[in-house]
Amino acid sequence: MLDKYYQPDLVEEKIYKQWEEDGDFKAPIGSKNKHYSIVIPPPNVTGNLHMGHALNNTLQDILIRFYRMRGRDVLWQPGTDHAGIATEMVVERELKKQKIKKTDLSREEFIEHVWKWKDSSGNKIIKQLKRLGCSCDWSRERFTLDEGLSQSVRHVFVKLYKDGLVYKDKRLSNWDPKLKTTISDLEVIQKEVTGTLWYIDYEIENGDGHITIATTRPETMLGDTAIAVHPEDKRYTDMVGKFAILPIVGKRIPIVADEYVKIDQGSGAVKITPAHDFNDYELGKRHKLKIINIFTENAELNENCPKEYQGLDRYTAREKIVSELKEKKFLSKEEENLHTVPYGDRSGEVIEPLLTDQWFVDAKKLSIEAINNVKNGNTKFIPSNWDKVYFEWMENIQPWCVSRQLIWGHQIPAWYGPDGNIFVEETREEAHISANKYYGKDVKLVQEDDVLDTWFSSALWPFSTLGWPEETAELEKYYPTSALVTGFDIIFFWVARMMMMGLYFTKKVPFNEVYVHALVRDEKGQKMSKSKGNVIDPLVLMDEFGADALRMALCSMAAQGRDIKLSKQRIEGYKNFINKIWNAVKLCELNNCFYQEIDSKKTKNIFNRWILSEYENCRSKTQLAIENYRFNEAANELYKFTWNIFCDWYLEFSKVIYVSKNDADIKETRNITSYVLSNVIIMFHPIMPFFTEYLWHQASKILKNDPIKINKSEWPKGISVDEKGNKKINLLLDLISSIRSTRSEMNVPANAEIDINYSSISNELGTIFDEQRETIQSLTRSRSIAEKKFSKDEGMVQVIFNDGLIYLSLKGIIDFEQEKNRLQGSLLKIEKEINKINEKLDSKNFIQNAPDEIVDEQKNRQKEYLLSKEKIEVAIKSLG
RNA sequence: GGGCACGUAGCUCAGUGGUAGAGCAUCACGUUGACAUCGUGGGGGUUGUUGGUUCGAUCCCAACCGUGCCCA
Repeated sequence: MLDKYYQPDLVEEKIYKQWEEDGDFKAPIGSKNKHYSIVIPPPNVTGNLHMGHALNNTLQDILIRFYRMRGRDVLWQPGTDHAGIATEMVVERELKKQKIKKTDLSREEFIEHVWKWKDSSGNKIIKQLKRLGCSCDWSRERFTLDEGLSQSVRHVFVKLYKDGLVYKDKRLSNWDPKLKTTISDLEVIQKEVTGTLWYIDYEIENGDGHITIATTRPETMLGDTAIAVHPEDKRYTDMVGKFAILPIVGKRIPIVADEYVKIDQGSGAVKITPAHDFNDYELGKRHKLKIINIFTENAELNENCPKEYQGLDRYTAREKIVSELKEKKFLSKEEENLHTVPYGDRSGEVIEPLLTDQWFVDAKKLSIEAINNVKNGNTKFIPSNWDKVYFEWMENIQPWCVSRQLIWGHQIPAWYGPDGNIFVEETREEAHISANKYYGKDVKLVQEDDVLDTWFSSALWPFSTLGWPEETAELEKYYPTSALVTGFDIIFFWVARMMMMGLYFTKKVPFNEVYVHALVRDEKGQKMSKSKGNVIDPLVLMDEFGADALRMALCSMAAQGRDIKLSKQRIEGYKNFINKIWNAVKLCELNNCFYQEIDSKKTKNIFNRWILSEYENCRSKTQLAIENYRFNEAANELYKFTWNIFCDWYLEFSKVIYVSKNDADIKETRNITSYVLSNVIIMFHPIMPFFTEYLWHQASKILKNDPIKINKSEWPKGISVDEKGNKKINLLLDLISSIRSTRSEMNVPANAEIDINYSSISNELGTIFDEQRETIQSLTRSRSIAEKKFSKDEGMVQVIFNDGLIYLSLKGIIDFEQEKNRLQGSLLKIEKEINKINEKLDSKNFIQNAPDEIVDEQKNRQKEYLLSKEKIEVAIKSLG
């Protein structure tokens, strides 16, 4: 006998442990079955499971478990990425507690500390994924800094370099002065900020008056090398070609014309600082301007600035410049101004465009195939509108800066000779061989200090985790992977880069489908963030409601193209649903529904035939929904069938059968009940793995009585069903609902027993009254059903029902006034419908143009409503 | 500025060229041997606004209003 409740906290951990111990998630590499593979978007090794992960991995696990049950040879490849910046920050913070400064350590010492940290406190998220139930093949877990993966990173870098797709260049890049490294465009967050727009007068050489420029960053004027105006700006036509004198510094700078300048913004004239602004840099190139860098790596002013400014930070320098300009009367105006300022995603610091030596990947060239292979459908986005976002970004792709001034990561495999010549090779030894060839003798080589962007290694993830560049059996079998499941915010980070690298190195797309799911927001629709304090922790939810309830909630809300607003209530609802299933199984236990294989074609009882057809309908819809990534539909089909059909109706019907004397029916009902329940629970397994596995064993006799764990069970196959009796059942459902409704509207107490009378009924309804007397009585709580004409004295009230005149005897309960009101209310509703239909049928256009079946349908509806109307009118009259 | 979503019951969201649904909330009745984590029933809608296409629009199209996001 099952316990009173299902208690997830007592069972989830044990079940997961058993799965793992039994190696249930291991990819059966040797099998001949068709493959299904997913590589996990590698979570950050410093990370903690948040709602986004919970959704992302629940959906992946549903697919994985589903295809496993469908007999595919499944691999879910897990692992984590080393997250250069994030990990360094975490470890630095830890070291600080021990009073150790990063700068006091050698590279090797620091790396040792990081590994120590990783082994003791990293990888928390892996445990949390297990808590969620993820059925990854953990025996294959990878880390982007593993030796194998590091080797593929070196291999890729060298090959790209030798193919001319990686190069070192001095370019403007996003510099984080706090972390002292460049960061990617994608890690820069543009924020709207209210600042000041300063108007500064620059004198024109030779006393020709002055030109006023407007800027939000006056301190950068120390690096100005020009002033620019729009070529069609009449105000400045005369000045183009002349020189202005840079205030404070006293340098001459040219006034140039360029279409980039916006006439109506500020004064229409802008200062140009090529070393510290991306647009100015481009403009500078067009006009061959000098580039003067005025910042150190800490964003303090350097030796290119006047003595009294050297060593000041950006903000102090700004104040000093402004006050000096004011004092010297160069400042003509200042006004409040809304503008965007770039911030570092990790550090929160204002990013400084800075001219530095960096390594770049020629993404433009790699993007061509990446674009083509989405255009030709080799990789499909689901929903498809995301390909626009992908194309938009890919077609405007910039050189990818892959070097980072960090320690934790893949040190770039480039070595410098004494004269600065670069040798890019996979190993130091190979570098030495090249160097020897080049110099004709053995020389000392120094390796590049910089490491590679973390995304460089995760771009290889779909194939590096499978053993590439070796031609492994795994690579042969599981690549290209079947699907990548991810949020849209990661299309650029992962999808785009995996596509580029995958196509270049394997000549195949890394995945056939990319399913882009929603973002999880809080119940008010706001993005969850620590600073807003609106983060819902999935671990807390799992503690409270169990992992399955959370998974079911996420699944049922994962509709395509819409964000998820998550509330606790919704999850609680699914916890209740689990309880409902639990109790249904308990009932079946009480009724001795032991499992036996069934033959749907030989099923005799009308209820059993009906539930099989409803079940098959649910089965096929659920299957199709998962195949098409329509997770919410899958969850809802199963939910509706289980609760609203199986529990609400079928189990109630079966109670009547069990108290009957019909042994054949009883036996059949037991089998069918158990069959349907077993298969529904199997179908729930991908969404709610723990609960279903637990039930599978706790109620093994009721369910398939299969010693195999549910996670190894087969997804149910389709069955042939007979729907001939469904019309009758639907009429029965209708009848019961109508009687219940009348009871309730007449305020008959729920526990009071009533009598049902009928006269002049259709043949179909007659059969139902004959055959299903006990069922009707049981489900409407009535003690008798008899053919009897209306009698006011017996307190009869009419049930609004088309197939006949049905009355409930409510002597002593009935209030005639109330009854009249009820009937009149129904009449009003019906008349409204009739009017609507009449309007349609009266229209010649409708009759002429609408398809015949629609016209007939409306005519039938009209007939039925008129019939009801007539009956109600008679009933009202008879009340006097 | 460019682009993409979205607007349906009090709330959260499905859905469909022909009768608009669910869950939660709410109200009434109820503890009948699976389940009060429940059952039965009710109320609640000008499908954002205005036009267009159509016999017919909540659905298709356009504009507008509002909300959110991405890119610059």
